[in-house]
Amino acid sequence: MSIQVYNTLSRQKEPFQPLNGNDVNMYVCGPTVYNFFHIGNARPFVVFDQVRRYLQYRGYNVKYVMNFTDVDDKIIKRGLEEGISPQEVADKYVEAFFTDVEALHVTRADLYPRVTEEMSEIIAMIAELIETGHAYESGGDVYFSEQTFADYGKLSKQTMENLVAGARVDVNDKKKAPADFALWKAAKPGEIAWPSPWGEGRPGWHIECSAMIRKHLGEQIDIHGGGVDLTFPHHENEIAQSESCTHKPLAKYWMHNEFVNLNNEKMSKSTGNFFTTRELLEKYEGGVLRFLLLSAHYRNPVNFSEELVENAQNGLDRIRSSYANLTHRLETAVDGDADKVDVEQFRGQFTAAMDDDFNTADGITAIFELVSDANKYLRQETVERGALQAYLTILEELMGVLAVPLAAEEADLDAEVEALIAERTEARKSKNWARADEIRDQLTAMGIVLEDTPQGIRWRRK
RNA sequence: GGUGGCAUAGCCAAGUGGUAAGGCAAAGGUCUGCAAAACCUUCACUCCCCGGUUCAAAUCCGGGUGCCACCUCCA
Repeated sequence: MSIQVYNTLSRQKEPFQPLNGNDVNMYVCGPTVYNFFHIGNARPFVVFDQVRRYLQYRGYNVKYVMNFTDVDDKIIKRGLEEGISPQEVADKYVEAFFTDVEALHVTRADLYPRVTEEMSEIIAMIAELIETGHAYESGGDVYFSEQTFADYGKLSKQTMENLVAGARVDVNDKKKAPADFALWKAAKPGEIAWPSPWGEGRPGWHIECSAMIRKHLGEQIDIHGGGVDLTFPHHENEIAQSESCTHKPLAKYWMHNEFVNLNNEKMSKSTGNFFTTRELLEKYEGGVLRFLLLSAHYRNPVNFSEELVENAQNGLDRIRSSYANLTHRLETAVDGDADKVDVEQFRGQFTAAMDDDFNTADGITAIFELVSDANKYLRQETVERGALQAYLTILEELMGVLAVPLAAEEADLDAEVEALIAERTEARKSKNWARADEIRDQLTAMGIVLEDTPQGIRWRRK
């Protein structure tokens, strides 16, 4: 059974079959770098990182490209507010992006092309669209003529009549038809601009992705990802631009993640209804946030709350605690083989879940069941090294696929803590329970949790 | 108005025809000097409502209701 992928284009799950053997080309719409991103913005970064990782785990060679939109109205505005250039704004938030995304254990894409570095390709593509009659110049702007692309609406299932009936299409007398969209925008006085055959200006929002994909991944790619809100108009327009040039389907599989909501409404910077990833990272570990995002299927909304994070934290602690217990028991385990435990079933369960449109929620269930099994094994007085090792290996493997660390980041025990633990051990030997409890309380206050096990004392940070 | 999505226990969340996974929380028990961790037990005769199809439906069909999103920048 192959991997099944839900394709927005067909609105159903399809068997995953890359265009070229084992090679997978993947493009995901990246951020406009004018601000710190919020936890909702983070979802596609994590989700598609996960898709990439899983495909790699299943043996595919994945080339992953994500763009940075580093010039647009919001960046220009931000630059004016802060008294710095648009490029400085972009550089600042690109750096912030990498910092935050790394904390969520997202590995870098193979390439992060930026609009300002792809200008000649963008201009060439616009010129091509004009030559082939799909676009026209109008007062320094260039527009794509929607009616020249017969398949327009195939991704979002929108018809032009419906869009016009919605009466929310941009009114602009430079356009010939309401649904036409900008490929190139003439510069306003003093604005950052690039020279072009149509005068000074900058690209429209949609063309960058078409041009970048073509340049870095080719005329056809396997997976194109992004948030649901990009389905229309952004991805629809990308299709129109690219396919008008190449006459080939731009992407085989279109994948869209649902939102992270707050108070049941979409996180939105304009209404203040959001938490930045950065501020959450001050309170919570990145691994916990990642685990939380992976706890739901990517096509279902997540309603963010503190309670949800605690829930994720507690669940993850269960897995980590089991891992720590397995490791701890290694020291006193006897020699023995791994055949006593059947660990394969969990790999199978995990893989089956993930094969089904990257169902991380069910994948996590497989891990919980593995943990449960391991904990039962751990109940025995005598455990065998091989069995422990088998559990540890599979746990590391599966959590490794999800890229959620099995240990919280911990500093080394300092001398003071070590001395206290030693003193408590002595107190316990002499049955001085009062002193022992006193020390434990003291350590608890320092954020250290002690566990007395038959195999010795274990500690961890709360 | 058009287009999509969602509605499963206190919370989170799978399951899309075969008689409700898993996690968190809670309660009781075992273990422990006491704890912690772990284990055992309990925790949805029922899946928004009303019809229908079927031997069989949370799952399919029809009709409602509620919530969310997109159609404007947006992950």
